[in-house]
Amino acid sequence: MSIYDSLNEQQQKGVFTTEGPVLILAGAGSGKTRVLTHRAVYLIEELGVNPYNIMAITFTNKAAGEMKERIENMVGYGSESIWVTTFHSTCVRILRRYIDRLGYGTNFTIYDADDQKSLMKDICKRLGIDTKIHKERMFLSVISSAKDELIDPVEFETRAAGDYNKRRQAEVYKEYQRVLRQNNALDFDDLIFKTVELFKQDKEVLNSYQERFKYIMVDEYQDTNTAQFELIRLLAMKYKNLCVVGDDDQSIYKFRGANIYNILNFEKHFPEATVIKLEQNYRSTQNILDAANGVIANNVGRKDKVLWTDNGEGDKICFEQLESGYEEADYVTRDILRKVRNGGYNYKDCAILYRTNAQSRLFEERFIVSNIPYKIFGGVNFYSRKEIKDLLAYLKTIDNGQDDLAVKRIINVPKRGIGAASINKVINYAMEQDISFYHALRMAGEIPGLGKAAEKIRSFVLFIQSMRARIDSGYSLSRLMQEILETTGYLAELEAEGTDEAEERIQNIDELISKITAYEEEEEQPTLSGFLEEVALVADIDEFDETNDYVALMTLHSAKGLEFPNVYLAGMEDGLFPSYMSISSDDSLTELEEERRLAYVGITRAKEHLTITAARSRMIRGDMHFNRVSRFVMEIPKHLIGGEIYEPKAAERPIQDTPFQKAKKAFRTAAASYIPVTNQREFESANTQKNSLEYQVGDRVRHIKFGDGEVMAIVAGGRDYEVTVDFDKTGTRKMFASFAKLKKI
DNA sequence: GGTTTGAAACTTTTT
DNA sequence: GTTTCAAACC
Repeated sequence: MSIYDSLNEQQQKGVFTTEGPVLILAGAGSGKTRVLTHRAVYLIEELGVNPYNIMAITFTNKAAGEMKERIENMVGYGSESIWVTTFHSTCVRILRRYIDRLGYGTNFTIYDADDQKSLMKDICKRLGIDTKIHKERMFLSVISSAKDELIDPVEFETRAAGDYNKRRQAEVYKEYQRVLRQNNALDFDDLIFKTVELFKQDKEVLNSYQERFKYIMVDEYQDTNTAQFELIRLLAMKYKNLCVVGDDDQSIYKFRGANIYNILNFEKHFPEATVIKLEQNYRSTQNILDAANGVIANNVGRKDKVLWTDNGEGDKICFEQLESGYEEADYVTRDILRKVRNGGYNYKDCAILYRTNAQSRLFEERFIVSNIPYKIFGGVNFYSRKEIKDLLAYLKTIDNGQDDLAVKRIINVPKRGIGAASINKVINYAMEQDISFYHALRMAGEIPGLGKAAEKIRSFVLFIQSMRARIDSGYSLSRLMQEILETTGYLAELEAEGTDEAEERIQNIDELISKITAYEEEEEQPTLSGFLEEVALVADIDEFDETNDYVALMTLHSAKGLEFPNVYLAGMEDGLFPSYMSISSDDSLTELEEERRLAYVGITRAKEHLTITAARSRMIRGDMHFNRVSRFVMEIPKHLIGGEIYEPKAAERPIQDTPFQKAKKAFRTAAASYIPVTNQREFESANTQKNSLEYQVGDRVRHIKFGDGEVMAIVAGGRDYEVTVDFDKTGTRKMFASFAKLKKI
């Protein structure tokens, strides 16, 4: 009995076909990670391949970490030298070693989206481009797609030919790259682009990596873009032992440059390729799979696959159309409470998936009131918070004064009395002398017209220099951070503020310090650059953690690769999902197919139970929208659905109502009670206080989350009371007595 | 140089 | 409904 006996025939074929190119088409939940890990183990244990010669590439750190752990558990000794990482960290590792051959310093910094935006703003200003008409974002996305397609500024200019708009974009692109190089910085796309450039330019480097990575595996292959494909192609060219695993039906990153033809045409690129299909699903029930199959079958030009399972039919899929987004959130909240109380589920078994991050708010509000533990993924990344970025900018400046952006960010944070006027003088001086911003700061004494600001700049420079000296004399990173917080007065300023917001910022800073400490503990040779690098490449979903008991809220995009026993697909409305952008696009056929794949990803996240919800009306950016049920719901075979679809003549209804209908409906919605009692028995079980309240208007009460406050109003509605409380800290809130569990004090 | 206020934009998805 | 940005004011 070997470990490979537990695999099915197709999976075994994927594991044992080690030589030559292999394409594994792996449907959702078909055990592709198992195949990849077993394949690595097979190579090491049965074929005697040195782990050092194996590379596995994934898209997220989380996926990489999991794979690495699973391999380590099976192989034990020696597996740590196997290279399991993301595309981006692979490239950083290579570039840190060799990028000097392209004229960059090996201590380059990595710019995130924020950095890119402020850089672009500078450039537009300098080139006299009105950002009211031509958005920075537009230029950035043009440049990003160019890099994904491996088009450099020169080539871009050639292709622009006589097109005035494109010529301007070419000019911006060129300038953007110039400044990046001057700052010794790379953006995310550069990481891939420059590695490919390095490989093409330097055969010696390419050859050394080809020799090293004799066996290459790529996960989520359907999401690779042209540049990533080229990177892999170059590496695999010599030994051709390339195994890619993916599912064309789960390709959802076209907007980010993913090229679906990388997977659809794999056999054209590698004619000798072995193709293996994994269609047996180990995750979901047959009903869920049939629903997913029914939806995805509407796409054309896909590799034909039909998922099946041994797991049995399972529950029907629930569908509920609610009056509003509020009711939708309420419905889901109650359903979760019910399933946790008597359905044998934990909070962590439940996930709410939605199309846009903005949808999380309503659920969050409901969860706070109902005391349901939850965690929202996506949205504002931890490392994008202001205080964190400020402190990282200090670290970057200490690490590498070449990064003008970081220096400019903190030169007057906290306030040192160095204002915009003085900073502009320094910027001009730096440009004239062709030196970095920080270099110019060091020469502040020689810059004309600075006046008393020069002295302030001097003490800032002295501070940075002294911090550098500390690093050189062996200070730990966490101690350095503490020192920065104290000496600059950053922490003191926040403490003095005393607001809730400041309190939250301080907590985030504490969290940053513990992340620094954790880094120092796990790394053998912790360095400042090393920490900054690790931080630059983390995604929010990497923080996903199965051990805590909370409901997970995330976008459909973030949910890829995850699974939950009980899944809610919320906001299934035409115009929201599929998004209005995709419906009205010039290329709506293609874009709708991508949205449909997203729906397929969402449905297949569910293991046991799937609930689909939609709202008749929804506030979007302050406007009321009336959407019909998502076309994707209509594509699910009717007999699989337990709820009722309330949309008899969907095809006849306009997506947007006329102003008159709109007004009428808005009135009707407003007139309806805020949260109707849909299921009386269930409601009563949630209602712990029945008809009597221990407090009345004017009483002081205590809420478990919001603290103390005064009761302003109590309104009876149905069996419950709607209580308005003016909290000392958070202001006035309305809540239902049965959920809020207010205590009189 | 710093603070306050009001308008305007934003929302599709992110390594 | 929220956040960001600029202009006006102190």
